[in-house]
Amino acid sequence: MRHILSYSFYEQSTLSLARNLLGKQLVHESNEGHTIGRIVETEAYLGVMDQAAHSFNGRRTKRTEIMFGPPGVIYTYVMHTHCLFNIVTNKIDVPEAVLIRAIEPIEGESLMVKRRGPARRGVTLTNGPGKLTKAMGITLDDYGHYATESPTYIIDGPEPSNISIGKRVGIDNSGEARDYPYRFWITGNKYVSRSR
DNA sequence: AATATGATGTAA
DNA sequence: TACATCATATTC
Repeated sequence: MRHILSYSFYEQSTLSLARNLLGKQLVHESNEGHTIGRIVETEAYLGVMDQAAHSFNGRRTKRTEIMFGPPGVIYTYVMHTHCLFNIVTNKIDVPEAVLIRAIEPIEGESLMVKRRGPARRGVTLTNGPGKLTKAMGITLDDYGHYATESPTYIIDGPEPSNISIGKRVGIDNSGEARDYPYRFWITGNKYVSRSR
């Protein structure tokens, strides 16, 4: 219980890690208090081969260079004014990552409501990649930190009963990659984000 | 220095 | 279905 996943957990292939992250719990500590959310939806981004990935074709910029670094490091970036949370995977020089798309609140739900605003109780509190970062208090400040230590880390959790697999969301401009089945979610979980 | 563009959220 | 809104990346 509350066992922090070790560095070696992140050294597996990106597709299996995306699958194995389901059911694990994301923890964030801040001076406002701590929040915990169960990961219920993820997407894999396979670097060089994947047109939808920021690192497609080896593209390396100040933002994406972190994907080329060691696994287990947090990659946050801003999209349409929302912060999105990823974890670098595989090994050094393989620029792949897993996007966390949805969580189910486990602890600190009142703090999540406070951060999201009073009108956001219920599933809409954390059922999307931009929503969960706001609820958890995750920002660009987390960029480059290891997910194996405070203030933002991932702990073990109960195995999910059933897993579903499908196409990723919001990448219609990514050619062939649009239809790759790289999205994973816990079957039937009500916090899974809607498809676009 | 200027502009184009989203791995989205929300309201209508 | 439309649009708000901003950090990055790319272009000028």
